[in-house]
Amino acid sequence: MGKLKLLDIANALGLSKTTVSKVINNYSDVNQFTRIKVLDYVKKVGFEPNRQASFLRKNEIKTVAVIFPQLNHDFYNSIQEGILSVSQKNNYSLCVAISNESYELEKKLVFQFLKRNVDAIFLAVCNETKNFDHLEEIHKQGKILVMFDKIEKTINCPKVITDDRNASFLATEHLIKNGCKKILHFRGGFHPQISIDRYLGYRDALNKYEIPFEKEMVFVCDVGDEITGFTAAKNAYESGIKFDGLFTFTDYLAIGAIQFFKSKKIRISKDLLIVGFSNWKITKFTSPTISSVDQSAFLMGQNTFKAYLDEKLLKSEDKPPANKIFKIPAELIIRESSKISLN
Amino acid sequence: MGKLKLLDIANALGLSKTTVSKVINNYSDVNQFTRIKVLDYVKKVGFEPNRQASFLRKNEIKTVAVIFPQLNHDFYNSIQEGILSVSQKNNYSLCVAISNESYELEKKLVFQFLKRNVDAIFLAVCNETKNFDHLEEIHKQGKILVMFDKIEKTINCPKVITDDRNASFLATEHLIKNGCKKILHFRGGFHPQISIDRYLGYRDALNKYEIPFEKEMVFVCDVGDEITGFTAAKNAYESGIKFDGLFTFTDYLAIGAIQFFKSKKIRISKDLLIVGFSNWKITKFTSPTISSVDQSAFLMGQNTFKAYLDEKLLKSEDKPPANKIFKIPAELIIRESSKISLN
DNA sequence: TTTCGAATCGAAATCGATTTCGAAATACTT
DNA sequence: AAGTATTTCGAAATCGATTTCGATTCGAAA
Repeated sequence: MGKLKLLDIANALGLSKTTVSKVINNYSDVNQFTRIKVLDYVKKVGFEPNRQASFLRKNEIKTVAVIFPQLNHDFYNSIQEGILSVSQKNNYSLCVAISNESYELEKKLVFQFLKRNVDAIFLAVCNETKNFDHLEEIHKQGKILVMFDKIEKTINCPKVITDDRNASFLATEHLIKNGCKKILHFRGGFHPQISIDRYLGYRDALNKYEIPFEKEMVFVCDVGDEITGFTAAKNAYESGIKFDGLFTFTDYLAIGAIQFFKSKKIRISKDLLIVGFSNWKITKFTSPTISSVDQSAFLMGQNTFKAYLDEKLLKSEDKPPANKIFKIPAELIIRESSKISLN
Repeated sequence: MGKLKLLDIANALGLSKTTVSKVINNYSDVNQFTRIKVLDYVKKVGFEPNRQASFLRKNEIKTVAVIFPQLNHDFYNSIQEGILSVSQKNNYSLCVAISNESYELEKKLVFQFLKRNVDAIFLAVCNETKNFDHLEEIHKQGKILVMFDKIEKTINCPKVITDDRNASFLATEHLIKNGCKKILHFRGGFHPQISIDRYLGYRDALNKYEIPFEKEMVFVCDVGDEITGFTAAKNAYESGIKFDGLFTFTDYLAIGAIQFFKSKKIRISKDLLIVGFSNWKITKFTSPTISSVDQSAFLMGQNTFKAYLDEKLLKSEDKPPANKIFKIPAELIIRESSKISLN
C-alpha cells in the first residue's frame, strides 16, 4: 500500500507539513521559491491530499450525487453522460441512484446521500412526490440542490429543464402547417410540470392558428408506455371523433398508437400525421419512423453540473440559493410519421 | 447544520464516546444492557457515524466505483441497474464513470478512483486496452477489482460474464434446426473475449450438426454498428456465396444487414433467417422484429456486486484475489426474423 | 542603535471517528 | 482471605489532512 502522505512530502523537502499544505491550498504566507519547490515535487510524485482526511476540516468532498426516477431510458441516460462529461473534467466524482419513481425511495436516497456528505444532490422529482421536506433538508444541511427535467417550482434552487412549452408548440405547429385541422393530444398526468407545459404548448399552437380547442381531443395518459398509447388510440378511434393529427406526450405513446392505427388500416403520414416527444432512439427504426422532439439531454446534463458550480460560488459568498431556471432549447426532428405522403 | 456526532450520543447517555463507538462496531467488551440502551438511542435519533472520519481509521468508505466503456446502450444500462439494486440494499454508494472506449481515459479513471479511496472498482475493459498495469495497481493498493462483460483473463480477480459461447451455440443451433444449411456469421474484432467466444459458439453448432465450416462465411466487423452491418451484408451479397442464415455479433449489425437485404428484395424469414445478439430494446420494434440473445444484464449487475461482497470476505481473511468466473446464462428470444414464414 | 512591521515558517489544536491499553469492579479459585 | 481471572469502561493515541497563532528573521524607519 504505502500511499504518499503530506508528511512524506514535507520530509522529502525538509519542510513542515503545514507549509506543504499551505502551498497546496494556495495560502499567501509562503515564499515563492518554497512554493515552486513544493509544487514541482508534488507534481513529480503525483501527490494528492487524502480526500476523506481533507473533508474533516474543509467540509467538501468533491463528490455530487444524482437521483434519477428511472434509468432504462435514453433520455436520463444521456443526461447522466452530460453530467459526467463536465464533472469528470472538474475532478468531481459522481454517485448515481435510482428512485424508481417512488417517493419513499427518493426520500431515503436523499437522506442517505446527505449522510455521505456529498457536496450536492441533482434530482428529477418522482411523479409520486408531493411532499418536499426532504428537499428542504438538503438546504438545511448546507448542501446544494439542483433540479432537472422534473422540477418542483415551490423549492428555491437552480432548475434545468427543456423548454417543453415552446417545443410542443413547434411540434403542433408543424402538424398544422402540414395541413392538420383536427389534432389529438395524448397528454401526461395532471401533476408533473412537463405534462402541463407540453399540453400548454399544444394549446398555444391551436390558438395562434385559430383552430378551436376541443376537450374531447385530449386524452390523459398517466403512464407513458406503449400499452397506454394503444389504449388511448383505441378510445379516440371508438369515440367516433374525426382527427387527422396526433401529438403525444412521449414517443412510447406514439408507438402504441401507431400499432393500433395500423391494425385499423389507418394510413399514417396520409390519413394521419403523428409527432412524439423525446426523440427516443427507436423512433429512427420503427415503421414508419416517428417525428419527435429532441430534448438535448446531454446538454441538459452539462448544464445541471454547471448550475451546481455557479451555485457553489454563490454559497461561498454566503448568498441564499438562486432560483434560476435554465431552459434548454429543444429541436423538432421530422421523420416519416409526419411527412405528407401522396401515394 | 449541527449534525449529530458520536460525542453527542455519549453525553446524552452519560457514557464515553469509546463505549458508544464500540456498540456501533460490535465490540464484545460492552455490557448487554449498555449495548441495548445505546442501540435504542442511536436508532431513535437516527445516528450514523461520519463516513469520512470513520474512513481514516477503518480504511473502508462503503463506496464502489464502476467504469463503463459506454453508457448509451441498454445493456450497460441494465447492468448499472443491477448493481444499484444490490448496492443500495447493502447501504453502499455507487460512483459511475465512462471510459468512452479509450484506454487513456480508463487508466485515468482507475487512478482517480483509487485516489478517492473507493473500496472496489468494477470494470468492463475497453476494446482498446492492451496494457493492464492500471488494473494490477488496484490490487497493489489493497482494493478489490471485479471485471464484468469485457474481461481480461490474465488478471486474477472475480469475473462476471455472459455464457457467450453457449448462447451463440444456441442461436446458431436454432438457425440450423429451422433448416439453415449455409450460415453467415458477422463476428466482432479479434481481441475482445466476447467476440472470440461468440465465434466459437457458432463453430460449435456447425460441428455438432456436421455442417462444414467455411472461412468465407465469416465477416469481421470491428465496429458493431448498423453501417458496418450494412457493409458486411453488401460484401456477403456481392461475393456471390450462397447463404440462408445469419448470426450476428450484435443486434446493430443485424439491423444494418436487414436494411441492405431489404433493399435487395431478399425476404427475411423466408429466403434468410437472422439472429442477433444482445436483445437490444429496439429488436422488438423493427420490421421484421429480430430474434436475439438476451444476456440478462440486470442479473449480471447483481452478480458483479455480489462477487465484490464475496471477495471482501476473502480479503478480510487475508487471502489473495479469487479467480472465479461467474457465467450468467443467456436466453434466446425468437422473433420474426428467424421464424419460417410460408407465404 | 532601537523599534516596528512584513514575510516566512512550524508547533499544536482540530475535524470525528476507531482502537489500544490500562484501570476498576466484580466474580471465581484455592 | 488472598490471589487470579473476567467484565466493563474510558483516557489517550491515532488516522491524514487543515488552520490558528505564535516565533523567528530581516530590513526599514525612527
